[in-house]
Amino acid sequence: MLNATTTKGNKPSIAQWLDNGSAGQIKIGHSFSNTNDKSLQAHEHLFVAGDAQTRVYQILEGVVGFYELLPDGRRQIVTFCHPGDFIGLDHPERFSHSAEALCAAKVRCIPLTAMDRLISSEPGFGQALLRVLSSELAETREQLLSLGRKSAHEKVATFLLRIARRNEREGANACDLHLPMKRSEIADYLGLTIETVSRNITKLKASNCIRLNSNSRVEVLDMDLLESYAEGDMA
Amino acid sequence: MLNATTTKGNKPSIAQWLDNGSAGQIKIGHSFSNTNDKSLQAHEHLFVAGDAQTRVYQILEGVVGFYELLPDGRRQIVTFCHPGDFIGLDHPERFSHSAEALCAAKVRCIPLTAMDRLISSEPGFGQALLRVLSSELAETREQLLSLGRKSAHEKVATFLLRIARRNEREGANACDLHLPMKRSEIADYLGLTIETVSRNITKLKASNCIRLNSNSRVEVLDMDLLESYAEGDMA
DNA sequence: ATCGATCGTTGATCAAGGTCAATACTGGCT
DNA sequence: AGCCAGTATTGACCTTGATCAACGATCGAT
Repeated sequence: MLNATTTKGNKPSIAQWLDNGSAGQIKIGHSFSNTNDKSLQAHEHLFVAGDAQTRVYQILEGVVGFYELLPDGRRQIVTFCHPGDFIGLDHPERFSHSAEALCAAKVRCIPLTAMDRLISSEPGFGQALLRVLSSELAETREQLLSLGRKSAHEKVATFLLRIARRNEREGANACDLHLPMKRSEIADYLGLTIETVSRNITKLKASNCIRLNSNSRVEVLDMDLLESYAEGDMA
Repeated sequence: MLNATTTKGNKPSIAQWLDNGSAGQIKIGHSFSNTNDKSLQAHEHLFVAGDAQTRVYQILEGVVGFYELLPDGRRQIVTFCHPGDFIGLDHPERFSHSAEALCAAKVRCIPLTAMDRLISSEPGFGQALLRVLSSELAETREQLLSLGRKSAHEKVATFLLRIARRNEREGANACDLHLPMKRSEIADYLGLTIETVSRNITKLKASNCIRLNSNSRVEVLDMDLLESYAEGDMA
């Protein structure tokens, strides 16, 4: 029940409730009279810190970066949201984070009132939300380990490995990684600088662990090596 | 609904469901026939990474550290759990983290089956869980900013400030901080070494921001200063 | 009160990663 | 094709925090 299986689980998933289009097992279509989709261009903000939170968002296409700023401009990207992921399940009243599309994206905007209604009327919906939240929490805690205790080299390896794992989950080729974000965004996600990210990607290339087919297209040549780097087994 | 207000909220809280003793508004007493409490001595483990997860735990007394290890022994403490907090809401099947009492502690052990039953039978229970989880997620994301982008000095200030805020929430004196954990545990929470933690506590003393009444008893002399340190406004 | 163990502080040095700066690559444009 | 702006890489140097080591403080047990 509290298992963190995502969208493709065996239990009815959130997507099924939210998907207006589907002939969903549970008929809640008209509950979403005021749900609407929004298209974002690359670098367009979905919202910024300080905005009142009146909606929850679900990514339909593209990738959205969710980040927090310090007064002097230092940025921590908290998560990269991919299709199916939610933004805004964790917040009280006002956003302290901002959300910006990394590339052209489409999101579904769900008013909080609609969420509340679904939670009350459809028991399975709340349960699906619980699964999504526990899974996000577990993922965020993994990232804590990365940020707090891993070296730059390990962080970069861990980052690539996570993308490979996501590919696997999605049924895509685990070795062909597409990085929709630029180096500065990877850096702000890993708590590093652009230069350090770049240097460590170069190191991974030099050890024949990966190859760059383009700046945003990484091919994993030795997944076992990548895994051992990610866990700090070697330099 | 998704608001992250904790235990003392205006809505019925989880504690009210779980509290056998209370004359709870909702009678679910016998659902907890197989719930039992467990006492832990200082440094005793509640569970270790690899254990199958069959229960969720709620802290009743004391403080429990929840941490993850790298193969070479580096440790990241993910959260310090205080009375009322839950452990195990985020996990699939097997723990990848360990939980250790920092001081004598008492926890309530709730079988997953009991959780499932409550979620299905008491709509408000699932909603309370949603609030707890969103609040934990928000807190963990704050910690990401700290680990990824703050200096050692800022991290220590942020840490103390958080304890002050918790005191406030609990109705205790915000300026009188009790640190139930040792320096090494603070270090492993903040991604620093014992020495760096110590040096920065000394710095805070030197700037008349805090005073140490004992090693585990900090008095905040200038809360505004502490806040500005925490956000990196100055050195 | 004394001892010993654990914990915390302080100092000297070192290295990982940050900063600054120059160069090279990339892709969209006419 | 060639240009330009944005992005990535590489190198030289510096800073923060880690490491290594010594010293102090604290607390419980005898």
